[in-house]
Amino acid sequence: MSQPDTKQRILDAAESLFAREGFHNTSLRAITRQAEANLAAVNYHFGSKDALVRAVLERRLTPLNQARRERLNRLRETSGANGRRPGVEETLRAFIEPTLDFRNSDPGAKDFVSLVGRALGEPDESVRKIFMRLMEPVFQLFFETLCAALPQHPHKTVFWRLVFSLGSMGQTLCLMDKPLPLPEGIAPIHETETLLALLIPFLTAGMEAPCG
Amino acid sequence: MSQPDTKQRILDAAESLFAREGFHNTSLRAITRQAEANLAAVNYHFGSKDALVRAVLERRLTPLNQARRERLNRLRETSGANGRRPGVEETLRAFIEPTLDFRNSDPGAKDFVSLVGRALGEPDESVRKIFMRLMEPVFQLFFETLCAALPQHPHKTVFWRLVFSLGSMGQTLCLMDKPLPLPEGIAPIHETETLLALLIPFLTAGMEAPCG
DNA sequence: GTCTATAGATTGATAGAC
DNA sequence: GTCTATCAATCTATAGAC
Repeated sequence: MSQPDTKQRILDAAESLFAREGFHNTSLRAITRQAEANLAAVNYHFGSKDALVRAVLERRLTPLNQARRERLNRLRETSGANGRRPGVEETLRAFIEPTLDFRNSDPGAKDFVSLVGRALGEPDESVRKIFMRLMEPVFQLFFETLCAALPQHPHKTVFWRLVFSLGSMGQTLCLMDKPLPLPEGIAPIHETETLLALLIPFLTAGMEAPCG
Repeated sequence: MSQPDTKQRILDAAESLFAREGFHNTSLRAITRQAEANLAAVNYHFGSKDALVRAVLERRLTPLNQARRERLNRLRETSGANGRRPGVEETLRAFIEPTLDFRNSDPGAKDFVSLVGRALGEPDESVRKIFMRLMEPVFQLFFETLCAALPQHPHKTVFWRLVFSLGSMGQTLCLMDKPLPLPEGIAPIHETETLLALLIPFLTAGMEAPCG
């Protein structure tokens, strides 16, 4: 490495551009320009654009999902030991709050958060598959914990409400930094903490709603 | 018109391809191939690709939002006349159910529904602006009706819960036709009616949740 | 209105010098 | 590891014949 870590600079640049412009609308030239690296460096370090997308997602999602799994497992253990059930709100927090810790620990992670918001609805199948494969284990654990927290709800109901919740989170996180047509008297929110503080009661009530 | 309406065939093809592949990942060549029209026909009939995107969105969104506005206005009038407030659930229904009537009346509208799901988080600013401009009046009316239905909630809370709700709807509608990693024992849902029947109690409870 | 042909720009990827 | 130079494919858009 003659330069201070070209590979990292490319990952950072790709992350911020993918978040702002989308995967397909970001060219390798735009990435290497922002990273102050040579165009050929992407293919040297990653092999292809698809592999770069995968690397960008994996770099952050692997440790983030590890933190989520640990919190969910800890919650399940302490709940089981006490003979009580995990609560819906603490389960949601176990999934959502690691996003904040992680975001506050690394300045670049902010871009990543809005990037992930879009990955769920991503039209490109290969990108969505990379994302799904990385999310599946924690998603499964999240689902099981919610089922335990809501023993009176059919699993089918819990599952779809979980999908609705992920949809809310995703769109919200990816909408945060975009201009919204705010009604008069409504101030924009830029801090993820504030927004998630509003989101959690909303999702908790939705998850706990009686089944029709 | 020598052919049975080339312009319509292009709109239909663009709609279905935009929905499946995204705006940027769909080329004019792919559209004209599926529409069995000539490549140059797009620029002849619409002027540019951006104008085609606009036309695809406007064709369906204008009558759909008109139907939503009528239902919301009718709800507000009858509520006001009776001296009672509109309910949260009937307000949500007034926004969501026109999507179904509209979807059932036209086979192609199915594609459109998943297309709209993605438009909210669309990275391309010009596309998102076209969408926002078309949605703003009905969004404003929806917001006001929800504020009337929830007089004890701060407008700020209602606003963000509305954004969360739109996020849920959007992601759900655009995820419907995609393969999901379903846990064991969970069957996929392909009918929009069934999914929205699950969505409405979830959103109603979330909107009505007490403020923390 | 529909077609062919093509301009003009941009894309991801690679070969080969250093 | 980094660079220049370039290939081959793709894209949107347009000019001009019919």
